[in-house]
Amino acid sequence: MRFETLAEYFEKLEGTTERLRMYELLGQLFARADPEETAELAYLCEGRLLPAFAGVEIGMGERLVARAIAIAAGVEEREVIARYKRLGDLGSVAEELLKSRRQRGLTVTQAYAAMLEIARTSGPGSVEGKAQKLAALLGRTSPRAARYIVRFALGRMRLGIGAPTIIEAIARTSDDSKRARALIERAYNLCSDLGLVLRTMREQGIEALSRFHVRVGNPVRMMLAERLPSAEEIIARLGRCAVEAKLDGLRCQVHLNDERVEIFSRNLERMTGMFPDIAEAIKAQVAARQAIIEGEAVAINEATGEFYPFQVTVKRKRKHGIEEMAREFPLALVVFDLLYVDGRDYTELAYQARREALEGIIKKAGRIRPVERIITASADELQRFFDAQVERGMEGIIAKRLDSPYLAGARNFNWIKLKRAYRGQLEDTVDVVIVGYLRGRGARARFGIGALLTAVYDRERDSFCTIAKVGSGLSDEGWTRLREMLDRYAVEEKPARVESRLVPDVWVEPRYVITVLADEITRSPVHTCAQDESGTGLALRFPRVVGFIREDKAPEDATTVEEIREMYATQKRQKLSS
DNA sequence: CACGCAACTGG
DNA sequence: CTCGAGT
DNA sequence: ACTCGAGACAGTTGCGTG
Repeated sequence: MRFETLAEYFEKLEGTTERLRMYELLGQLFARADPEETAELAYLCEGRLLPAFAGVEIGMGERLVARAIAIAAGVEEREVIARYKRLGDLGSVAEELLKSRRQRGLTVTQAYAAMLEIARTSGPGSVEGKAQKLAALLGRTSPRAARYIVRFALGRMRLGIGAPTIIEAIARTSDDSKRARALIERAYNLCSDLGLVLRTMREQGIEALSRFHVRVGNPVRMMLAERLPSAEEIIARLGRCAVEAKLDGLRCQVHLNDERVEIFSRNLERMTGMFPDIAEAIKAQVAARQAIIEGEAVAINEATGEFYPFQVTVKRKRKHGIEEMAREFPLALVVFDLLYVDGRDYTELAYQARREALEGIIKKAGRIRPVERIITASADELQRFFDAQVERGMEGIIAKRLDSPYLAGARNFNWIKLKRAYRGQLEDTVDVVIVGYLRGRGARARFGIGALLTAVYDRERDSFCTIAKVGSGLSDEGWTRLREMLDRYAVEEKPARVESRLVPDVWVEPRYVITVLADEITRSPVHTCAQDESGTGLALRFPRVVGFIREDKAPEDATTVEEIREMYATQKRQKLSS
């Protein structure tokens, strides 16, 4: 298939929001492709080169892609950036700048190979090499194809389709689409490789998919939890259920195969090399030849038995200096699920059975330990368990339906989380002053505003220090209205009373106050709120707007740096009181 | 070695 | 995380 | 009510560059 044909389909897909139409288009697309192209096509539609666990990435961001477009179009990089700020999509910028091009001979396979080649470019000079190669590729395509190649390089196809949509589309081309969907979905959830599934189906027929099984070494798509705001609602939904502590660490799926161990992240990236201590503990403590176990890796203070906060744990996600880190911050793996043991698929068993089997194969005393849990039908008891966990510094709890199997790839109410932040929402709302805004990308660029740079008031210096960028919580209408209001106070230069290391696309005179909800306050290298000599300030974690502009508040009525300091201190105390 | 950028995590 | 669109 | 996709955030490490 020519790449141009694929680009035409992408354009049609982009042009509709109707799911049913998308299924039609995708069905046609795959039907027209050569069987050998199926896997490539699937990955391209997903906006990636290979499944996550293959570890192959293009390795280009906005800046580098902008450079490639500049080279291909023979214009200054500044010109590309300026157009990007207006359009919010580098793909459209490339299309615009390459308008006169007529080339269209490239095939899908050639384009795919070229992008794989870019991904494999590494070592000295590779940055320039990637830009040159992408520029060369853009030179061989039509303007329309360039749009999608650019978006692909950035990993944002913006077509409104993902794996589930592709699966549904392919299933619909089958006579028994319900059954086809179940088979495809199951195969995908077990192997996490959409290209492999669709190619197998195309080459060997749909029945071949029933031969897919959980295989040690192949990551299984993880089951995720939904969220509810209270213990009552959880009990109303689940009745008698298991309630597990939720730790603030990194979710791991561990595969043991004799003496070999593989560890995968939540998004199925291979993380084996980062956690040698967990790999060793697995070998020592798991009484099975083969097993797939899930748990949360958390850095632990061995002297006190306390868990460290997320920011300490995440330091273990590294390539170098792992041994030293492992000595300083050893990890515990708090396990909560069992998917496979010695030739037997456990995913179809109920929660209770899996949990018992899990406890059965973990030898006591070591870094691998089953998560703490209770079983209850009482909202009160659930609440008390939650409070106790939060008291101990845990993130909250996760309630699980007792008879639920492990539904790979699903996010539903069989697992429900109740999180710390929901306990004291009001405790952590902050009134911030808007000091600037960013233009936003993609759909947000339509409004010309995608995020706010916000600050709190420093009484001592009578200035505004940045504390967060906020890009969540407003409706489309809210963004539009806000932009109109802010543009009346837009200024060319950073206002004198604003202290900021970040530079927004548009500076705004400090005037409007807006209420923001956040999960917690963290130390920040970029924000100037409560900044010390070393340049470390304070920032809001997971900020989102609640409500709209506080007309009743002047900028000096915003939350003060002093108040933020206090909130940070309180938070610290709460964490320590375990 | 400092810096900018990219890719990943978390929610 | 939040929002919006479709079913 | 549910599913899906897009677009935001802060913070971390690692790479390539100059």
